[in-house]
Amino acid sequence: MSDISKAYNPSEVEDKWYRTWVESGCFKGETRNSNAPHYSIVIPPPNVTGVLTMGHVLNNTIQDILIRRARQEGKSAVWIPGTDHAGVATQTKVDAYLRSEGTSARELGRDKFIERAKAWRDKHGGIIIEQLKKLGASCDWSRLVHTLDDDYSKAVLTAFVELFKKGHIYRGKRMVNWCPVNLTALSDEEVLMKPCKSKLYKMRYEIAEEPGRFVEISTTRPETIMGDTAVAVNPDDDRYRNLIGKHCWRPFPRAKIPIIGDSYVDMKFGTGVLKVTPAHDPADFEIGQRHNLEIIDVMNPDGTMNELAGPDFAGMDRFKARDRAVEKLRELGLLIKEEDYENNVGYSERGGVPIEPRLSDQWFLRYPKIKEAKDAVESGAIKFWPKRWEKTYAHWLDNIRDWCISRQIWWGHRIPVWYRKGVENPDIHNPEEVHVSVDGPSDKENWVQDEDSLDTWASSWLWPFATMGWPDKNKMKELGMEYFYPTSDLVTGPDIIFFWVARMIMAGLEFLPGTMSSRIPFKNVYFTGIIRDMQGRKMSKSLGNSPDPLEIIAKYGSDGLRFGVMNCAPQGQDILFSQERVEIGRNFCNKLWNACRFRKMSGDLADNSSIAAICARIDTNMLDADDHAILSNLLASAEQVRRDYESYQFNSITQNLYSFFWNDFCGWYLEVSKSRMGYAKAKRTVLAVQDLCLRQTLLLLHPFMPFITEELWHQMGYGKDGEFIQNASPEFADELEKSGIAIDEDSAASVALLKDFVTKARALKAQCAQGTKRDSMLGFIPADDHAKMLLENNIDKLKKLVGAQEISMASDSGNSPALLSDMGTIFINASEVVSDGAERKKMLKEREKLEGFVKSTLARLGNPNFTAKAPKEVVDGAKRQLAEAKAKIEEIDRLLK
RNA sequence: GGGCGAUUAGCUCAGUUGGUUAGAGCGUCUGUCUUACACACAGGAUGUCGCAGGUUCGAGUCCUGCAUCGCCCACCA
Repeated sequence: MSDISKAYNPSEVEDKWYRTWVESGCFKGETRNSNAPHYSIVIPPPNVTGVLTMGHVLNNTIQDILIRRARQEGKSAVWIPGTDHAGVATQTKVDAYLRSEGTSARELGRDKFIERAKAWRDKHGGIIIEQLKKLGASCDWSRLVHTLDDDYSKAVLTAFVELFKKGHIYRGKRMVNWCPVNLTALSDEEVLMKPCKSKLYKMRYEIAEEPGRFVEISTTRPETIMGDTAVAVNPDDDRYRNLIGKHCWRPFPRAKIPIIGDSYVDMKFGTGVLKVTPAHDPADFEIGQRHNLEIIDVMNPDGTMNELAGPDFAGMDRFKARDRAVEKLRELGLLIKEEDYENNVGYSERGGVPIEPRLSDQWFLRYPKIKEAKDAVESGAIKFWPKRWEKTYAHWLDNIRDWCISRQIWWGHRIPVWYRKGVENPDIHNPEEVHVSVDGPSDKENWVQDEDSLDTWASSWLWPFATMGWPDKNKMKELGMEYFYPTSDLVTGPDIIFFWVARMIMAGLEFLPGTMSSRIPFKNVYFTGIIRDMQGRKMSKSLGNSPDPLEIIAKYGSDGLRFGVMNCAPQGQDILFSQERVEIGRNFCNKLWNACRFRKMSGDLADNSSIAAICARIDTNMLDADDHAILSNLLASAEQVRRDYESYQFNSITQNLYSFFWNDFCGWYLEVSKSRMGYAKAKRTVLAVQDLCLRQTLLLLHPFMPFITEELWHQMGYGKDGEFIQNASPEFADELEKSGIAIDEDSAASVALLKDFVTKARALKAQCAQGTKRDSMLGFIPADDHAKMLLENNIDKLKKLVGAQEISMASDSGNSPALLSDMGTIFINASEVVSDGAERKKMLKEREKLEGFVKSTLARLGNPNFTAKAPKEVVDGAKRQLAEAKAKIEEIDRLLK
């Protein structure tokens, strides 16, 4: 017998097995065996320079569980890993780094910048990949993809060119969300609406045609007054209709601006008069278009005011300018009042400052396949788990607007468009003037490439197929795209349902050939919850409530972390996480470890190489009720696990297996084994049943706790060297049947009675201050013949479990302290026993409960509607339970008298 | 302003298509190093199932309304 330590030590086991797995190549997706069913997942690519968070732990543990289960089921499975370049986020980090080096992106120029950025990425990037390995993620690392890889970049540019040729991509001057920090346009999805405490200023503009008459206007943005080119009222508004066509004075720079009528203006809001600033508000821009208004942009890209704002403001930050504008209004006597006001302000997701609506030349995508994308989910070709996200998805598609895909940054895929040198206002549809292709024009010296790069999401939306070689036919074949696409399951957070999930669906439908079911990128999408702290707050660096998963792994082991997280992660609900949850997982590992240790100490391991080999050691004549019960529970657990996988109920799986193993197997079966193993004839069978239970438990737990299960799998002789538990099937019902082992459910059911007997006997002992006594003298008055027989057949086990020297059959308990069990009355048969009457109190309490039950059951049975309408089983059940309760009351009364 | 989710023991949550007397883990209290495990074992205490109606023989479970908390979407200055 090998030395096996008393407590499980995860760190050495985990590192050893991860190394062995990778060396063996067992995570590699098999592309040759086309007969086996295929299963695939693509990882949601983390930022290449990011580090592992609890969110990643949840997300990737689920993926690992799914892929390992698929391997166990004999599928040819692949999990494709990778990272993305996270355009704006990384550019910001590199900019900061360059500043610390005393230089800047601008100073270096584009090419040098890219060079430095790549070097920086290679130095600081990829940490997260190593961390995923610590977690046990069984990705096919030979397929690691990065969105800026040459092949992937080619896919991104190909997609752009195709969409351009189809007319889905256009360039135009539009109002976009501008981030004054990162100096780039953003998509609508990258703008976060935040409720803000701001001020609503009421001011007045004088009517030019009627000096001394004013209109009152409310605004939250006085700093844009300089860009006002009109004042608008609703044409149906009786108060102001007569002003339309006249003018008023814009206070600074002082200018006459028209008063126009536009039905956009809400008569009920504020004063019903709107100042129109076409250059700085999307709605105002629309009004400006309708009325042909002048557009005056008074801001610089960085959010400072420009010369057009006037000498008082030029160069001033927009928020300073706001204060200054208010001051000026006050000086001019035009400010009526200022009041506190709460409104929603759009913030830049990355920059963390309010975005500025800004008119600029950008590239836009008219989303392709919108309707089909909606159909794909509505028809069930793609299933969402939980289903409720389907509504959110459909709503987004119904209200979709063109996607601004250009970014004014260098870190990303440069837009593959070239303009002929010397041509002013080149015509985008004239190939003589504008060139659009993946490789660019052959005479590059005569052209200038567009400076913008693509939104990161405009590269990652191709992820499911660009990671499989698309559009290169040879690569696609080599990587087995015909087998692995569409992918099976996508696991991600609902926060990127629009950013990523919806767009991937559209991309798959747009770029791949065939029927809908062959073009969709995945068949199921599992949306995880968000990991929060115990107060329900999001994990964040600034709150300091974000534990480092690596520290947790070092302390408790990866298996413990995985189990702890999955155990409290109901489908699609947010998760309140604390380290105590990981302790449960760690403790469970220890329980597993010690159960196997106990098995080894109980006797030499026999042939454990297969279910058949184990079953061959079982003498069916030696199987008793406990064997039938544990095997029955094992089968039921395995079946429940199978069903839970189908509906993605992971926490149900952990709870089920935890309860089976801890309570049924360790808490009961191993305990009864201790007495049965004293008999040579039974021992061989009991050990075989233990081996079978341990084997199947390890298999069922493996996807959740890959390391310890692999270790024990080999220690216990279930698997040969070079073979892995991930490739062994968890099915065993058929094999059991083939080996001639049939479960007797009636016999199994009687174990519940034995358990109740033990619990009650222990309680009685505890109440009589004999809790720790191992040789109590007990008496037993069986409730019926079945109970009598059960006691006789299991007497040795019961004595050991209860801690009794004797349990003697009796017909009367006299005045001894007694308790009622489901099998009959148990009493302590010793005159010197001192009882404080606790057992009498317990019985009185029991009696009260029973009385209540009898009363309500009598009432139910007395109700003709109940007996007539309720199913027969329910009525019969009620009658039977009534009789049992009455009998118990009778016995209690007898004992208490 | 629309939509979605949550509300069950001190804490975190289970509770399948409505069917006996509502469960688990953690925590807590008492006892135990009982020859696998103190990361353990045995025993105990703890609930107006958010509120109000309704459907039903029967509701934690289905329906309606309300409340509180949270999330998503939305161009009202």
